[in-house]
Amino acid sequence: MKIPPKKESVAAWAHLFRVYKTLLEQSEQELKRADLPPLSWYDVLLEVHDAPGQRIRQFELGQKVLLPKYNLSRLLDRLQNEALLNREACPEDRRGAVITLTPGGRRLLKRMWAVYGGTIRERFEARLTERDLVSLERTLAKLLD
Amino acid sequence: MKIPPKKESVAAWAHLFRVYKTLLEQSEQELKRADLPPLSWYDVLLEVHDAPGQRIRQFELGQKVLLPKYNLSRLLDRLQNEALLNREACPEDRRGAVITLTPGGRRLLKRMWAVYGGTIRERFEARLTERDLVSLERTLAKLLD
DNA sequence: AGTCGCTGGTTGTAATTGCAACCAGATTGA
DNA sequence: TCAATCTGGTTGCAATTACAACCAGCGACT
Repeated sequence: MKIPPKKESVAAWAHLFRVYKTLLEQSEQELKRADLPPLSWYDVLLEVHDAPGQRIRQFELGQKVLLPKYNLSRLLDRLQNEALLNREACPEDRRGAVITLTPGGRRLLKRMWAVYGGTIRERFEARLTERDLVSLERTLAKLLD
Repeated sequence: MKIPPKKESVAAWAHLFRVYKTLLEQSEQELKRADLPPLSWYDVLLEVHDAPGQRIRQFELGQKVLLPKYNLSRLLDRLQNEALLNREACPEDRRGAVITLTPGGRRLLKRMWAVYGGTIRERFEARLTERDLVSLERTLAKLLD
């Protein structure tokens, strides 16, 4: 390599990965303990819920949740099988699909938030000061463009 | 939920996940473009390399790389198949395995770092100031205990 | 209209991950 | 010493993810 990264960069990077993994694992674990589905289900339910009119094109959803399309396609299959969402044909683009929530989907979203939100509070918020939160946010934002 | 987390916590948490995912994906992608194996291979090679005497018990390795044992077991199978590392019997504990690198493993480690280090520099270090790095590090450390 | 390239979405199949059960060796403790 | 329990590691099998190929509809250009 021409120019290797500085020691502190590598350390921060490694910490970032480590924090992510442990936080994710704790979240998944607490969801499972409550007999709830994995976090990815929550992500898509939430994204649909927050979309204007609670409707969203599948490819937009894919961008939001950062999942490749082939992956999202099957994830939606599973959610649909559990009657948590619908796929409607899109009138403007006959290739496309529009995703909407079912009442069951909305209910599950709430139930998952009860657990997931708790994890965020205890494992994340509780360990940081206001200042930490703000500066963390600002720094992370820089990394997203 | 009794007490929901604050808005800023949720936002920071979401950003953390997002940053992780994009960073990881970019890293994997650049490795693949260079015809190199996935990041997880690098992680274990590095951890073995950095261990005292370049030898490490399998279960310790598992803790370092944050992988469940059944997962690590098969990952090591793959690396061993490529002659990147050895599993020796552990003299002190006859159940245990000790992992060491082969010359090929050390070579691959280097080749992967050439690519991976570059990604860290360009996608991470380059976007942050010294100050950012330090405060990020400090904040993330709080989240790990 | 007719062709060409691009985009949204699905699917077959292989690779990886997750779970639970298992085995063998260590440790504890009566 | 012997059982009971725990720990390090592997394995069978199911679920998920990755890759590549595909299909149909859109847009642009002729």
